Amino acid sequence: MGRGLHGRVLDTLGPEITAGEYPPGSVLRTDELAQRFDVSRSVMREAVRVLESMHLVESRRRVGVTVRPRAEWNVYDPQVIRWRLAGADRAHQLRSLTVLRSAVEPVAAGLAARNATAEQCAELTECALGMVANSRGHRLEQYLRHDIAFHRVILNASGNEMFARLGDVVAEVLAGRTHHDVMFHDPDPPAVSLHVKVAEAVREGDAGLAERLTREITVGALQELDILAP
Amino acid sequence: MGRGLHGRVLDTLGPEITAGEYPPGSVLRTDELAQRFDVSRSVMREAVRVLESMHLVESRRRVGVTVRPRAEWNVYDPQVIRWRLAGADRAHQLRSLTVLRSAVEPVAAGLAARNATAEQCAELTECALGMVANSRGHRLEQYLRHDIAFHRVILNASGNEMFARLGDVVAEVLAGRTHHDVMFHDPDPPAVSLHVKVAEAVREGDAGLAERLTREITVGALQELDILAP
DNA sequence: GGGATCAAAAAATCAGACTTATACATCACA
DNA sequence: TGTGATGTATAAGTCTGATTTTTTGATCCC
Repeated sequence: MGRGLHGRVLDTLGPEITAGEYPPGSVLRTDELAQRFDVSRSVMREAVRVLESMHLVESRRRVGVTVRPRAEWNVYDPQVIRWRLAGADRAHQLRSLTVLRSAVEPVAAGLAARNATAEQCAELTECALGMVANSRGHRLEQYLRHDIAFHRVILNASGNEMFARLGDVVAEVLAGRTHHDVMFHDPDPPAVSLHVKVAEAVREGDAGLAERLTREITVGALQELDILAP
Repeated sequence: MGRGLHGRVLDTLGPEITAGEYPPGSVLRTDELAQRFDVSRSVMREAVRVLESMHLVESRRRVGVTVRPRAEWNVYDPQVIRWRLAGADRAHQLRSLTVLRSAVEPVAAGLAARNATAEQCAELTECALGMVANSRGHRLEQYLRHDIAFHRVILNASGNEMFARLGDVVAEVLAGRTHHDVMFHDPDPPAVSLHVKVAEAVREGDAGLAERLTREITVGALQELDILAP
């Protein structure tokens, strides 16, 4: 997404760094980078500032722009997540995020059962039915769209802003799963019906049930990636 | 933390925006801001780029720098979290983060029971003992230091990078709790002993127990803030 | 060898000119 | 009167070159 020249620079420099092409401690010089991307120093500096705010690099006088160790990266930054999902450690990233989902979504579902509005309950049911309708006959794209919408509604209905902001992340994970490794064939019927049951539980306001059912869903997601169920 | 002039600008502009002083849709002009902070336009532009990467503002030609609605902010950015914790909606932020903790930490503890190294187990025990030793006699600061270290070790030992990066967030929450509203007096003895038991469970490799015990801890944290236990 | 001094390097800052996209108003035409 | 093309002012975007500041590493002196 070229939001200007500096954005264009980030589109190639960001993925390079997150892919580990420059090992931690590597030093880049702004002048050289500006030459390489054929932009002015000011544009290059803005790009570096953004990378710095993501804790991907650190800029110090007399030294240059040094790449930070991955342990310090802002791994929750949606941009960083996208870069990593597009790069070499896609698999590793998907696993991390799936574990995060397994922790967050059940709790979010429980909260949704308490806080969801009537409108959100209706949306949820609609999504679940859409999943059922597209669960057979290799209609993966339509199924995915409803699946993403379902989980997004849950996270939003939880009423917790931190959960709500994970909607995009979950969407990326679900899309990644469908488009890549797993899911060559139709989704498991039990998984589909779990979603319907979650929608019901939320509608009924049964927080405990909604949480347990969602936990079953996320355990399934973990098992798909051969991660031991906790 | 003045990492240069643009950092100095952010130190006042960031909190202002996250505090809601400029309602969503407000337009700022870079030239005016540059004048106000008495910096050059280049410095001001760098600051705006950082705010933009946090999704706090959006910069568009012929319009200016418009403040985005809070629902779009990168609320996981540690900088944004610090700004919000320092500002008006500190209480609201603490609640959101505590709910997030209640979802993440039990799962992290379960994983820690499977993945913790011997060294991490030792650290954990040390922290728990430190908490016990400082749980009486109004030694709140020493207690806090061990408490923070304890939860940080758990998150790191989980082996999940997304969990590990929440260490700073949890530290902020614990510190906020101690220094502000709650915790005028010594911590509850049951809460302290729960930490000791978690350390034991992790050492023994009992994932289920570690998870349940940690859930008890986080439920306590929720109740302190009058949040219904899920 | 250890501390003070100095010089080079790279980022940081500033100032000013120029470019570009676009929101908004204006106008012509149906 | 409504609608679409045209024009214009505006604020961000970009580039360039000069200048300042900080910091590293070397050099020198004791």
